[in-house]
Amino acid sequence: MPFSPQHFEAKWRTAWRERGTYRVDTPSAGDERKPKFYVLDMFPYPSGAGLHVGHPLGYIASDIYSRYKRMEGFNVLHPMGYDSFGLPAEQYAIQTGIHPSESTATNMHRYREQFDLIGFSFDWDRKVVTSEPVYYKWTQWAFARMFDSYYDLAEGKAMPISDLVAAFAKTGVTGVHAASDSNLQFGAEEWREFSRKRQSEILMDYRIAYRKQAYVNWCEALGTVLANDEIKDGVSERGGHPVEKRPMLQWCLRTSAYAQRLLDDLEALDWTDSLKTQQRNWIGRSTGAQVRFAVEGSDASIEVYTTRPDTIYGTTFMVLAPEHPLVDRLTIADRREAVSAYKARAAGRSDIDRQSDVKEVSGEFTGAYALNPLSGKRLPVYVAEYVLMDYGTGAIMAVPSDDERDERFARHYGIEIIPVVDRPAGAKASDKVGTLINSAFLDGMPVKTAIAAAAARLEELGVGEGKTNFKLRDANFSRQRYWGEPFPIVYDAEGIPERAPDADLPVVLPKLDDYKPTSGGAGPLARATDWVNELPGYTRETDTMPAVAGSSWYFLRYMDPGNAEALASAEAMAYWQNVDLYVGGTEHAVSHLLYARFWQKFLYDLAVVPTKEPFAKLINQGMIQGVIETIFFHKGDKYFASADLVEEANRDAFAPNYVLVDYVSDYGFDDRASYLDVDQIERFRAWRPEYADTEFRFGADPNKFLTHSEVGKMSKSRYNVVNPDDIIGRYGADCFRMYEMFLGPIEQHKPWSVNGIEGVAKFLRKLYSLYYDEQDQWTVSDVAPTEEAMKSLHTAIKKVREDIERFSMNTCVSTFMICVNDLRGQGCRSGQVLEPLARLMAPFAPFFTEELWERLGHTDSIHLAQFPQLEEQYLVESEIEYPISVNGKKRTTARMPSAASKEELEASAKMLPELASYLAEGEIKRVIVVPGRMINFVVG
RNA sequence: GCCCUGGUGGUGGAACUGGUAGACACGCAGGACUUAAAAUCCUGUUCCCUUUGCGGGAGUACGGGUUCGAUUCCCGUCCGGGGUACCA
Repeated sequence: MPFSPQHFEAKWRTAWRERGTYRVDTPSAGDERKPKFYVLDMFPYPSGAGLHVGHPLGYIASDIYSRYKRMEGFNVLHPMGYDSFGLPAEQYAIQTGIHPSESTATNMHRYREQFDLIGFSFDWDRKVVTSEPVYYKWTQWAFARMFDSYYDLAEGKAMPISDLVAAFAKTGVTGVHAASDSNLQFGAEEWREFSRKRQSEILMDYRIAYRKQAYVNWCEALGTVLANDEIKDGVSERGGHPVEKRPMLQWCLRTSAYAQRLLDDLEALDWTDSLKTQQRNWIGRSTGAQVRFAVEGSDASIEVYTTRPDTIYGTTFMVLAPEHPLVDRLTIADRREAVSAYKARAAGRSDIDRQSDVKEVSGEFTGAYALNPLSGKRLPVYVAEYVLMDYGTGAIMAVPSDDERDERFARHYGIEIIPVVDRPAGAKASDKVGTLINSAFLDGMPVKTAIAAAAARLEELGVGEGKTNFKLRDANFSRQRYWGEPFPIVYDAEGIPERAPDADLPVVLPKLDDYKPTSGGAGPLARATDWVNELPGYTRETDTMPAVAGSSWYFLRYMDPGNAEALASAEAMAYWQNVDLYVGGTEHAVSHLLYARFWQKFLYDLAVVPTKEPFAKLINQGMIQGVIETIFFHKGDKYFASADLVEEANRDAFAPNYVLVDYVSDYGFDDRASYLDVDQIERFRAWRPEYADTEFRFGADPNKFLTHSEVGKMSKSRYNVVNPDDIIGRYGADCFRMYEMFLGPIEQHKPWSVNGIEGVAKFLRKLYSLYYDEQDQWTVSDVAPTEEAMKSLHTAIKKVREDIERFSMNTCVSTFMICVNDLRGQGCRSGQVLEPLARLMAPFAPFFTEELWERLGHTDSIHLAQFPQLEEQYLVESEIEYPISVNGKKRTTARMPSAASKEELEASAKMLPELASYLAEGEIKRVIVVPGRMINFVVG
């Protein structure tokens, strides 16, 4: 009884492509419109390792959902593309000399083959590739708009920078409410007299896309800027060279201007609470007060931000960030040397270094004293790394009694600690509970009252005001790399940046032969001198945009991917609106989603897009993890040791080596240990010839060389990537799809294993046998279905529909198994049952159901068929066996009509003969009936 | 440290808003078919006691609580996974 997917899968792959089965049209405005539904997957970076079994988890689930919605009568947009700019392709190019566009094309081709193998219903005519000029033209276009805009705080949206220029010329800074880093004051007259260069510099403080000095991780030895994840333990991952922080001119996006809107609009989204919380924490809104502390013997004052103005009487010292502009001015002659040395040390340390010794206390006294504006107390001013320049004002009032870091610092330097809040035992300072003490007029107030009272008093005295702060910082948008979007920016002879005219877009990335960074910090593009000097009198920007640029708006391009006049037509956007369902991994929970939301809001301000939020509903899929197998290499004596010979005490002598997972056998008992036998060791040696003569020392078991196993991310470097291809080759795509769904809830992280795939394969063979007999003869007939068969079918329809709606694909598979088992048991051959069954399963097993559909005599695709409708009459059971319990203890059961109302059930329950014997136990106080479930009598 | 998650048989997991815990599947054991094997089919499979059959008890990481009734809600503890990093 052969059921062989190979016989029909290839046929349908070709047919779907030739017929354009999955093409989706945007109806024109006048036409009859089906309701739209937009299902989006996070598009992949086309890596050299190909698609692994983890990718399709979310893709299959969303494909099922799309097919279901389509069958329910929606016009479903379900596109796919590639996020093809990025570092790996560039590094690969440096190693091999193969141009990133070539390796990317190869990889995309491979991905496409794999996608097709699985049978996704993507409309490939809408493919989007972020590294293609036709696409990144619009990435550049949006950037140019950001360059041309400022954020108006009064209007609460982005406005043309020309409006700001006009306002400056008319009234100067006065009356302008714009998001800015600057607090420069000037009048209209002054503005007009500023040089062009000066004006350009000032506008930079207002533009939404702007350039500023920002600190980057600079690696002198590699001559390049490194991303955080390219640095390990303070040195570069490649080569182990030292990394330092260095200020460089970088393009940035003023995402901080949108902080409040990004926070507020979260409310209405259908996302999980945990995801919303993560976004909220990232945006990090806090309310507090900005307070000025006068400096003794100076006209300078130190401005600090605090969320706890109530604790101001507990302030015993002040701290400035090392980069704070007042440091040099305030430091007295005696302390100058020490403070300079400290500043230099801080500047030479990377972010990573600073982070790695969080617990270490360091700082220097400047010799200056500030004065508490309320108590007049003298406060020594320190400089210390634990205060960050780019949060708040870069200075703090230190209250060691109510802040852990301040306390650590105070204890280390022997500074006084004054308790100002009497807290209940066990409460932390951050709980904001307790009563104020030692705080003059605040004494006796609860913390929350005191915060308001203190803030009010500071405001009265003119030394402070309420202030809201956000953790969200502006996005650094420059990379000194090759494989990214060039900026649509040119510099004139004076070095004044201008945006390239729209007619010049796209600014096409020039071909290079050498992708290595240049010395001196400029990106590889600086080598393309012809390109840089292409426009007479101008030079081009040589930085490129980061990978997030292209992925921040790709969902819009799918709506109208071929449009040469706009990023998408207004008509297409008016119809498709925004993404109804977005499916993707948690690892993008913060940055990608935040950038995309920002981009959308900016375009909304420009009236380019019709909605404020890009993704109405979001489902996070869990990671499929791989097993990571490690063996230990003794660094001194050059041998491999069985894992049981490696203990904590001697562990440092060994270097871990990853082993190809296929080479390893399971130990059986202990999931933390697997082993290699003698043959497997030989295979390992053949795979890694450099170890051909290396000794393998066995431990307790002379036949089993133990490895260390753990569960973790699948990656090429750990040799644990499992490709779907061979599984599909063996079991077929339908089986692969259903098995991935059957594994468990898609939100859950889980290690990949093929345990149990046989169960799904067996199920598909059973399904086949409903339609074909043992001689592979078609057996579906038009005999009338039995009542029983209709019940089995409709029970399944009800459950599957509900479960797809709540994205519980794993239970759908179980439902199919039960239904098919029932129908087989009943010997059902009726087309009236088997035809809807095929439609029911079509989203899950598109290949086989398409085959059945054709065999059932249909000429169109099952993809376009209707999802089976539920006929309620088949669900009704005449009687149901109810468990009867007394005070929650189960006593007996009784058959009761299932269709009855709750009241009727209660009434008939009271007449049950089974109950009589229990009545003696006491009076019936209450009868609780859960229709279809149970009846409980409360006696007592 | 903080934030977010999760903890159910030998295994993956079910149980939708509190209502017969362990669906479905894997694995395992026994049986049928077969010269044999594979495939297929049937039966059993949470644990403990009892057993010829019945029956009884415990049980959803642990300890409490609310409720007629808790895997589900609340409080505390322990353990795993992910994220984050001195945010005043």
